[in-house]
Amino acid sequence: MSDSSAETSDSSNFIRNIIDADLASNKVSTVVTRFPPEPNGYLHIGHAKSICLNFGIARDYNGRCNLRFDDTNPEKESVEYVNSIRRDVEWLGFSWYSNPFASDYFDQLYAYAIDLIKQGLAYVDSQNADEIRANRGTLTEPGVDSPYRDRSSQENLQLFEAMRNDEYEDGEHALRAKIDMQSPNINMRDPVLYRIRHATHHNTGDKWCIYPLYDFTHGLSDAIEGVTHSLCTLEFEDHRPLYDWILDNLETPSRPVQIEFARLQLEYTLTSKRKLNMLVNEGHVSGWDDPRMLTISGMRRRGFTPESIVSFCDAIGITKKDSTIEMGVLENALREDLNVRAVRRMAVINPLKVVIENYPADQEEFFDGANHPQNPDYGTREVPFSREIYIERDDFMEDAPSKFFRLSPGREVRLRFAYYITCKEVIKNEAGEIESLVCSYDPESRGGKSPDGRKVKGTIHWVSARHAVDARVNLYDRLFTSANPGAAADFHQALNPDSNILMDNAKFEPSIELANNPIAYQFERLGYFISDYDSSNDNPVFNRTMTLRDSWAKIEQSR
RNA sequence: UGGGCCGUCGCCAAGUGGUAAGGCACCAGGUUUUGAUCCUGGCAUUCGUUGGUUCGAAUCCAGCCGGCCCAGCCA
Repeated sequence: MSDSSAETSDSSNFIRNIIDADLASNKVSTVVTRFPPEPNGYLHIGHAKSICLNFGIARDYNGRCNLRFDDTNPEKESVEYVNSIRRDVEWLGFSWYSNPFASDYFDQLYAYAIDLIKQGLAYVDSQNADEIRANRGTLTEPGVDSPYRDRSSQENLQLFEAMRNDEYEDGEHALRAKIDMQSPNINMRDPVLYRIRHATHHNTGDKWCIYPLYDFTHGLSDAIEGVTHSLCTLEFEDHRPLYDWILDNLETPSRPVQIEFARLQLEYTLTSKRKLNMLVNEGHVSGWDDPRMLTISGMRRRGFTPESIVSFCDAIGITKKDSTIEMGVLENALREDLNVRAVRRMAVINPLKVVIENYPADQEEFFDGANHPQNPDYGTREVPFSREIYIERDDFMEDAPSKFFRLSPGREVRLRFAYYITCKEVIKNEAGEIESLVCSYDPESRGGKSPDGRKVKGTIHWVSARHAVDARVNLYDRLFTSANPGAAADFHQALNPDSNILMDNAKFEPSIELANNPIAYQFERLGYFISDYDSSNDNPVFNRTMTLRDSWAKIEQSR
């Protein structure tokens, strides 16, 4: 069970280089990081990158990493999200040093705000939101000072206290930092620190009617927790001067540093929370944990292992460069992990009946099938065989090219673990569709070898009809047909209509465990599969996690 | 066009003045009772570009070109 593949993140990156230097110069002694999601949605593959970075650094440097909920906007947040985020982080295999809410610091944050006011570095602005926006200027034009900018500390203190004491309506006043309305960096043009918001907070209830904003809260929360390296995505680069301004002007327990890295972009997927929401709300997927969604919960249901996700994150690296990762990297990480752990079974997803004419009707026998071809520790299971079997429709072709190593009229193939069979006759219905096959078998070839040493190129999988278990199988493919659905004017155009195909007539060999459980199976020659949450012995439902690599399909395509 | 950031193989990515790691993908072989896995070999005379500094530059300097981000009382 233990992970044999060394997950030593020996891959260096610019953030680890900075940490190495900080350690070498004794600037820091213990590395402290944090993963700070806002509990306003489900975690996705992009968050996994940040989780692996932050928790991975803490692990490798014998430091600490907190899971901190950045919950300063009560209207968007809920305990449902808090719980799902905790679950996902744990499922990925990480444990936090502590798990605070930014809202735990509201009292301290309020005190810091008062400190700023006393220093004359913050003021209560009584302009409304539209006026503030109008006076902020543009990217190329400076802003103009608020008429309330020069209120006395005394007046600001009174006003701010009154804001806190529920004496005003939402939007009537706001606390702003007094920095520079002419700054070329718009974030420094007197950013709003606190707004009045009469909303119930998932953690603090109705205790507060004013809430601090991200820029004021984040650095201070980092400082309170002793975070040494505050790692965030590139779009916050412009906020760093403000992050520093807050910490430079306040006496805090520690002095963290913000470092930015590039957000994950993956081909064929969407990671914008807003668009993910649309997929769910418009019914294009069954929910946040739909197996086609690259949410952590969706990937879990799809059959991804946490190890494969961590290994993917290791593979893509950390830089400041905007880049888009090819799907193949994720697929490879998944296959690599599943290949070593998946239990092999035979299942037929699109069945074609084969009658073996020279095999006695009342006879049955059992073969020992290896549960893993490379790992004998996985043992074997008994695979029943009888006169009538199912094979995959794709494994038969009436007019087959010479390179087709499977079954066709007059040709011989090996049934995995069992016998060589030769196709004698094709039975069709009135419509000319192939209904079944009549084959003969070579009793001498039992076990899959013949005494005369003749070679058969193809080996196909099969399931004994008499012993087969009926099941349903969900085939999944990428949700979008375009590599960059987010760039399209309307991502709906790029939706893949065939992203989920239900095969409701699958035949399983009897040794497959049907109820919902975490066993990863490889159905030989088909791919990796896992039982769905809804699966039961009475109503088995499996999800295809990933196909096997298929070089035959590639050859066929190029023809 | 104000400010910030980025540009090394098809996609990622090491490299921090001493002569281009690695992964994915791809190509060619070998093993194979999964056209899977596994194994072997191939795949950047060149680091956006042009100049400069230097015995020596992907690494330092300057210009140019291309891309991304910022005008929420969101995070």
